[in-house]
Amino acid sequence: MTTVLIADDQPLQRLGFRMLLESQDDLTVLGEAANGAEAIRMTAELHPDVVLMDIRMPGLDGIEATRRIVATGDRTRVLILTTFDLDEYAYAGLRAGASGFLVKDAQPEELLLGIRSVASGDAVVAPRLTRRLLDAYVQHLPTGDGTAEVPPPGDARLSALTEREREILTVIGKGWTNTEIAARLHLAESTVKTHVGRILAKTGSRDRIQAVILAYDTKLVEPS
Amino acid sequence: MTTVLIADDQPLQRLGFRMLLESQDDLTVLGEAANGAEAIRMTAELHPDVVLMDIRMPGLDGIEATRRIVATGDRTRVLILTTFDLDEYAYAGLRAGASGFLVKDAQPEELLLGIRSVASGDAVVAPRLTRRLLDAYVQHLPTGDGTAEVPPPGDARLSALTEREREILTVIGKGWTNTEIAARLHLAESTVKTHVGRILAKTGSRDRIQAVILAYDTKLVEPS
DNA sequence: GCCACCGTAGTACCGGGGTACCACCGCCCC
DNA sequence: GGGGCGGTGGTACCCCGGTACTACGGTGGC
Repeated sequence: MTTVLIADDQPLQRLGFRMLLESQDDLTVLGEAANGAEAIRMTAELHPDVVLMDIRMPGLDGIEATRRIVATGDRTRVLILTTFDLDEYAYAGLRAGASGFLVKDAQPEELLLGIRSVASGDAVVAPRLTRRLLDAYVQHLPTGDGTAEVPPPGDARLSALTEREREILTVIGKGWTNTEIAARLHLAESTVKTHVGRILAKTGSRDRIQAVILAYDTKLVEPS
Repeated sequence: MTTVLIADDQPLQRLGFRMLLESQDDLTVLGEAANGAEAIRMTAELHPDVVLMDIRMPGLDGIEATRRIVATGDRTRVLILTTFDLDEYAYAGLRAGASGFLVKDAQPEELLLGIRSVASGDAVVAPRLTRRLLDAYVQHLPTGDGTAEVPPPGDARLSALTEREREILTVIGKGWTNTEIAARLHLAESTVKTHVGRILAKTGSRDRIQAVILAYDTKLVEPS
């Protein structure tokens, strides 16, 4: 019997998942969480085999909730679901330690299959995302030794950034162009581009605009 | 007995709706449509009392489907649902002749209430949207008392913008690309570019990144 | 009736942003 | 000493964003 916790801020979405899951003999829904904080609390209490995690939730989002659940070292696996098929979420989600990543418009059978796969220790990625993920990650693969080191405490989605990268992100958030950053920080523009590229990859931002928004949302940059 | 047609491209979402609706004695689900064209065809055939219409669907979207269904003069009412609480959808949807507009993260009770209200000829708008709709439309109303002109909301830097331009700036602030804006607001990309260009000129922003920052600074967009 | 403004749409063009890939150096730490 | 990582720098390439026009229907005001 596989136990599941549903974490989604939309009651109707939860209802749909619950109905689907409870129609299966081998699946049990242990509970429902409406935000990331609840998901963490209920996971610690109920120890589900799988957490069905929505990304966009009020307060603590699904990425950070995933990161913290995985960090406990518990057996619980996280299967991330989102309405968007944007790969930036996949990057961040998988980096946070999720065991899978599916899009919500998947066929019910896909979802059920995904849950069972994840529960048994495997990982699943929506076929639509697989190609892009491979392309993006193939160069980073040699470092994948599996010893997931716990990210430094403090910020949420910024934890993977180095000190320098956080500096760069700050000025990106102020609206500086690559040329301006290079000039004012006494760097070559190619260096700036390298930094920016890594920042986008690590934070799962599609472009510098998403990075600006991230800088504001994380209060790395304050409104003036 | 109230008959309902569900139009949504996501199977799981449809399942959630169907389960909820069929748990009610006075509601019957006549069928499910996965896109706008199907919704129109099935409505013409089945004459449901209410169409539960998702906005974002492949091919013919919910707005246009609503427009055509309403244009038939049939008794069928359209209740629009979306995952977004963005008012631009409300504008378009209500202009297209929808009888209601709810967000998907509504409580099930809200949805049921909305369906019954719409079926009985009333109209419903999610409370969260009502204020903004009023704010946006009050200036289009015949200025009854002739007193205070409604001042443009927020910062002085936004005062030169038209209503539409403020809408566009809002979604720019959310990080949407021109392509996404065009798709989600049902515009040509060239139109979006025209709008964006005028916004940048009027606000004195050198690029959309400055515009994003402006949107945050003026609280046109709030950090999430 | 005319004009200004708004929203829509198009074409053509250029430059910066982002990606892919590679390389070197100076740390620090097994 | 070897290896990983962070910071720096380079080249080549493509695409989106932004600019500069033009255009046309609708609406409201004078």
